[in-house]
Amino acid sequence: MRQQREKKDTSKIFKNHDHGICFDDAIEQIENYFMEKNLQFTPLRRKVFEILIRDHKPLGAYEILEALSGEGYSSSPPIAYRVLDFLMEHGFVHKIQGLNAFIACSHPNYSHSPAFVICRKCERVAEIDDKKSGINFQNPSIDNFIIEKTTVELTGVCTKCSSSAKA
Amino acid sequence: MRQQREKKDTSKIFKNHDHGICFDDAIEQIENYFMEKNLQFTPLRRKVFEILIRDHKPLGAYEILEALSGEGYSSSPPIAYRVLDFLMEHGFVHKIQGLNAFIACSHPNYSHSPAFVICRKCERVAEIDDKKSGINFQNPSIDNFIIEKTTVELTGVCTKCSSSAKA
DNA sequence: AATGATAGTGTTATGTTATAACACGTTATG
DNA sequence: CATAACGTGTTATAACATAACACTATCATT
Repeated sequence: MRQQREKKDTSKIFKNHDHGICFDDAIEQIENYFMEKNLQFTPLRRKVFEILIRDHKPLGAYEILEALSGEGYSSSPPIAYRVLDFLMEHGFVHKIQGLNAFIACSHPNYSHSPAFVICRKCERVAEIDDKKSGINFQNPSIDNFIIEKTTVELTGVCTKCSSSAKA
Repeated sequence: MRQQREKKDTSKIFKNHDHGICFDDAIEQIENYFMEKNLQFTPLRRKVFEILIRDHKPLGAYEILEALSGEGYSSSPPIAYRVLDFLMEHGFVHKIQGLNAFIACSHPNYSHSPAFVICRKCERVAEIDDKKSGINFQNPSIDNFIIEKTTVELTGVCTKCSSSAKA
């Protein structure tokens, strides 16, 4: 699992983009956020975020750990989990529950209710905003309940994968 | 975790009901379904479903396993996982990803896109239908993607818990 | 009845994901 | 300089899940 490389695609959800700009923007945003909030963007935290934003796909904690140990960091599980928890708290990383994996946030500035579209074949994941997902929790008809966190994951097959194969 | 017992409640989502009738109905529905589809509703499958519908709350696989071994069944993990997979395939059990737990389906007859409201304090879970959740995947604005499965979990605090305590 | 296919359960072992608990150094603060 | 808070390192273990194979019962076909 998690074996395939990212491919070019013309669909709307898994869109092409200049990943260099994407990467730089993301780093800048997180740096600014940490600065403003007086949080430490330590080398380890930066490295974890870079690994995630670089790959631009969900990575398991142990995959991140492996990448970290390749960079001279400890490969003990808590190292990764602690940083991931921290980055998640601040909205820069999301967990994809259906994959037990973590992904850098694509919309750190808005959308505190991320939704994910997950192709089960190529395992690419796209983060979409509330409107696209057809979800509206803003004026919820769910009474008597305080929603703190939403998990929305749409699993299926992307155009690319459904056109290229049968099963 | 998973320590609290179910309590009475007047909220709309976690509603009171006659659990005896609920239980009997659910068993009857699953029996009918299995009959129609020519599937075996074996003692083990029945027992697993009964455990889940009886508790009416999410149970971890190992909790189910424990209950099974108390009934004379093997307590090897595959015993539970296989039956759970089977019941999930047929829509009588859902997995709550955020809890690594399983729950009997409350709407076996419709709603192939279940959504769950999860109180993080009492760990009660309510299965709601698409309309209540504010979700509409029926005419999805997600182009170029074939949705096969949706995971929607709304975590927060129920009225009961938010009124009874501070944190 | 013998044959072989399928399905259900049991068993052993192992893989994968996640956390608890404690140690140590650095930095910020009184 | 005491001490509190924070970040990282370490060890051990908990919690969740699956692979692979064995055994039995059922059932269709010969």
